[in-house]
Amino acid sequence: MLVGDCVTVMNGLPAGSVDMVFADPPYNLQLGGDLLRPNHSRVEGVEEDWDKFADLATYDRFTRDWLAASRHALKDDGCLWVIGSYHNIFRVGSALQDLGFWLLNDVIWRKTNPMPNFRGRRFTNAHETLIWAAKSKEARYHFAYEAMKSLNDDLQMRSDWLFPLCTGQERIKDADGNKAHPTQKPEALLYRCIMASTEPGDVVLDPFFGTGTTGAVAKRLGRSWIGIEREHQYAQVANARIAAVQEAPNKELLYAPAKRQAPRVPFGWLIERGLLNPGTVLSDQRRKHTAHVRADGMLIGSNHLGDHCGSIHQVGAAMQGLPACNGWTFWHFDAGNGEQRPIDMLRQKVLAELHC
Amino acid sequence: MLVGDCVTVMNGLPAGSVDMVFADPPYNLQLGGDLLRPNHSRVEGVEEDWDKFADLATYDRFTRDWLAASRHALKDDGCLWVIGSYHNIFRVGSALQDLGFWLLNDVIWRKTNPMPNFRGRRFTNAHETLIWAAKSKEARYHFAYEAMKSLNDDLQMRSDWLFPLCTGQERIKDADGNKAHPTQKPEALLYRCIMASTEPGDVVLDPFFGTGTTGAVAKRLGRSWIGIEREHQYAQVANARIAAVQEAPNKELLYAPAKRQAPRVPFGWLIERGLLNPGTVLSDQRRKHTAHVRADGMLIGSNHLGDHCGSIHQVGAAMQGLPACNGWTFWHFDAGNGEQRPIDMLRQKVLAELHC
DNA sequence: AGTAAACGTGAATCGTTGA
DNA sequence: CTCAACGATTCACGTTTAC
Repeated sequence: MLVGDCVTVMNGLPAGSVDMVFADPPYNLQLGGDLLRPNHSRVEGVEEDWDKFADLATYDRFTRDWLAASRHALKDDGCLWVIGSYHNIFRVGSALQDLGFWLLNDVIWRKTNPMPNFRGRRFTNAHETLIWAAKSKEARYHFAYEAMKSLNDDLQMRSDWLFPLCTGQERIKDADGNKAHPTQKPEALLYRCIMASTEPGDVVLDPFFGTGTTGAVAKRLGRSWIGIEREHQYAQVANARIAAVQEAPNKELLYAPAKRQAPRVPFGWLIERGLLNPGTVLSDQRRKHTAHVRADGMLIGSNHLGDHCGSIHQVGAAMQGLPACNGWTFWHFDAGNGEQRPIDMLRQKVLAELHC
Repeated sequence: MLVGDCVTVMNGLPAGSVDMVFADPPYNLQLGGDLLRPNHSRVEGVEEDWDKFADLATYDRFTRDWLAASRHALKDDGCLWVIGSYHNIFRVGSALQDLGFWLLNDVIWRKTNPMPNFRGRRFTNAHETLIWAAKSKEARYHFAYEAMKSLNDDLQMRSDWLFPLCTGQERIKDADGNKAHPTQKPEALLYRCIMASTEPGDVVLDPFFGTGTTGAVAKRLGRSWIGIEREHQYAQVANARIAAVQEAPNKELLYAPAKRQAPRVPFGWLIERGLLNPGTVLSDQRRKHTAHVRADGMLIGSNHLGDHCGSIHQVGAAMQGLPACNGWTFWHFDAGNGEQRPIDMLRQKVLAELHC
């Protein structure tokens, strides 16, 4: 965790020392006057000085500088993620190409609950864009193909991702109840980026650390992290937040091996969304069988019948010595007070979110 | 339908003669060698000469030229749509901003049936990006808000659209059964763009006409169209296709009525026409506030905030202590049996009379 | 206590017309 | 040109308050 200007700090790092950069730079929103909701309440936009640029040329210079410094810090086979909106993402994408980066995908974060367009003058701005890029056309970047497939119902992960905004308990508030940072990103989003393109032990760097979402998820996933933030206040919040994060107890669970068999449901989404954590112990209702959750959505368990590894259905079946098993109703988690709940409850929660 | 170079042709058009440009330019895909499916069949990509550019600078020049020519042809209050992928959309978006266009939305076409990523090295590229831009920040572009809302189950239309690829009957094949054009777009996509940002009778121009999807949909929707295409073969296909399109028999059905466009009805007209009488008591829905109608069309009311006199809007705002209020929907009258109806109902009655 | 209604809010480039 | 008046406009959730 370093407080300071990200360009200076990154240029001071040893060249080629970082496996992945995740950047959430200022979007240069160029907001006009106040925007009122139909009920006349005022929308709190991003009004901080750090999002103010004199003109497009100034923003382009800023973008080129931090991208070049990221390039210096990145390993040759490392990769970079940037998130943005239509205000800035075209400037960022062009600069990436100009600097020699090789674009791998643009990824769409579709929001389940975006802010509406209150004046009815445009389409509801319901998504943000991420760019995933390697350092060069020839680079041998890492892609956890099987893990991504497993996280998506055993279908190839697509370039459009659905997540809710960061609200509720996850959203960090200050003592007065105001949001600590205007643009905090959901951990589920970072989870997918980090799982997709790094391995445990890799170094993840975030030049616009804010309240430290990248660091929190990196720690949870057993990756090392470097956070750079200019504002002391944000850095302080980030430090406290990350200190409270539990690392996965068993590092083995964080690996996403190359081959696996199919689960019938996207169990992995529960993990991405933080409804279950890697390392969590699941058990059947009578507590005769137990298994551990792995980061890529597979279970691991052992009993007198042997060692078991696979989908929630496969492990449930194997441990009972049965030909098949519905893992969603078989496996339970501890909901506090020693109360057991089927993991299907969590699936319903996610399903409810997706109903938009 | 014009055969030739789109820059030359557009620069030859009268300045400001076009309401909307829809452009599907070459994507500059930079494909490497052949791509084989797992069964070793070869994927037919875009291999035509028109998608080959020497380098990024050449592509940028090309982009700037056709965008500038489009700008020349566009009316000041016209708008432009471009579709692209991550290979070219960042160049296009930056060029648009550099040329003074004002971005309104980026819109994601999510494909229901994208081509899988056969190599398993990236996310399935399951979307394309459209940019919707006005000619300037101050331009008064057209947006069919109500039409878009009604096309989306009475919820605001979002920036992510779901459509299948153009396949089956809609996909034009040549005599040998090969696809006539490698990147034919679905008509549903054009339908939404044209409906959203033009009115019947408007002129829609497509500088990369291909097999004429834009013209076919424009004709179907009662819009005029101009198509520019360099390749004779494509132009021929487009002409035959559009000739077979039926225009809507009833032009009335093509209009998307907007509340904004209705003529203004002063509140006083209701009194003049005897729909309300001087002295009538109006109240809000919860009957918390009441006011009296004056013969001159002003309202009078009193509450703990003081005595109020003015327009329906002013008094509604003042009595609620709000900065503004739509009096038409706020105030209600007694329609008999103690039933309350908004005075907007009476305005609709007058509007209907005016339409005869 | 339990259910229902009300309230708050999120990276937002969010008017038009006539005097 | 500016200024004032008109009047059009919201979805999904989590949290709080009311009944």
